Amino acid sequence: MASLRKTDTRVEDEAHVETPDLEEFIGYNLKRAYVIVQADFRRTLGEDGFAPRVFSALSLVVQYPNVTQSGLARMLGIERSGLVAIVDELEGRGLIKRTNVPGDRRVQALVPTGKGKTAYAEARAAVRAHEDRLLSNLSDEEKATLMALLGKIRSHED
Amino acid sequence: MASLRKTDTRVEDEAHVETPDLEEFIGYNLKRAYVIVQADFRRTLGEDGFAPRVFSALSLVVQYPNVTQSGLARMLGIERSGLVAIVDELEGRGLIKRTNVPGDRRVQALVPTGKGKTAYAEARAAVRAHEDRLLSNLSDEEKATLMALLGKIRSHED
DNA sequence: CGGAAACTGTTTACTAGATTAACGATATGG
DNA sequence: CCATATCGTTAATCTAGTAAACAGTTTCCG
Repeated sequence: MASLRKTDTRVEDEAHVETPDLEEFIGYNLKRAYVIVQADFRRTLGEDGFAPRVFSALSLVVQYPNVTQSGLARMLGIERSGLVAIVDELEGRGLIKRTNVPGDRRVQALVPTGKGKTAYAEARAAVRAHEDRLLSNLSDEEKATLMALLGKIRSHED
Repeated sequence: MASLRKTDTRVEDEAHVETPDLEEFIGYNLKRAYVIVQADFRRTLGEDGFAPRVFSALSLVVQYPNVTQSGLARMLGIERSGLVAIVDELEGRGLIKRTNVPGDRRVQALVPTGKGKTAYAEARAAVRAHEDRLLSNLSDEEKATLMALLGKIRSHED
């Protein structure tokens, strides 16, 4: 450790050395980018708009009506215990409802209400506007490339 | 709103319609990708390894010795109140120390200890190994492209 | 059959990360 | 000099998420 020290003490006060390591890590850049997008999402959808995860849940219920809570949790990559509050909120707002399934008395199938479908269509438009505006400095091709690369990372899901 | 309805009711029970909307949103993909990378980071660095944000803070202190707590918070994009716990942890582990600055008695300049520099070098190697392994299905060029695209999103910082 | 194992939705307790507001100490700029 | 701003810190609060346990139900299979 404290071997022949040469003139290394000099280095200690050089303000900063070479390129910042941190910026070279994908994880760090991913997080910083995500924080920006997420903040803009919330800002755009406003005070009592959907939180990102609630929007995601509603989206999946609209697209996969009769999805099970467990199934939905699996799709979202969260625990089913964590989904309860989200479903509660959506049902409380009258946008989806829990319905029991004839064959299996354990499960609650989730179905969007008419109001829910309408609300989703509006929210989806708002989210698209938010992304279009925020990412206007990316070309369509760049967006597609980004999606593809994120997809490669997501291939590690499960 | 409830104008001439045509045969639209038919559509309601089609199991699922077209491609899932959710997957088309950059924000959603960004989040899912980030969760994967973050989880692998923690798994790789182990039980009492650094949390991502602690690693980030240590990285910046090593690279910008004598950085101020406010300055560090600004670089990390978090509130300075939130940084206190991080700095406490790093100081508690003996990896950095708070030093007072001659000119200004308000500020605490952060300086890495020898132990801190060593620990950082090791952690950095571990993080690089984690990213190399997790992202081994991306070519170097793809990684560079991804960084550039994330950088475009990050251009909205501040 | 019948019992063990597995699954479903839920509650409760907990953790991590982060923000806001306030504070005392200190600096700085009219 | 005094008003204003800045620094690190604490305390209260919020959100997102996990883990463990549970009662009810279903499935598996010997």
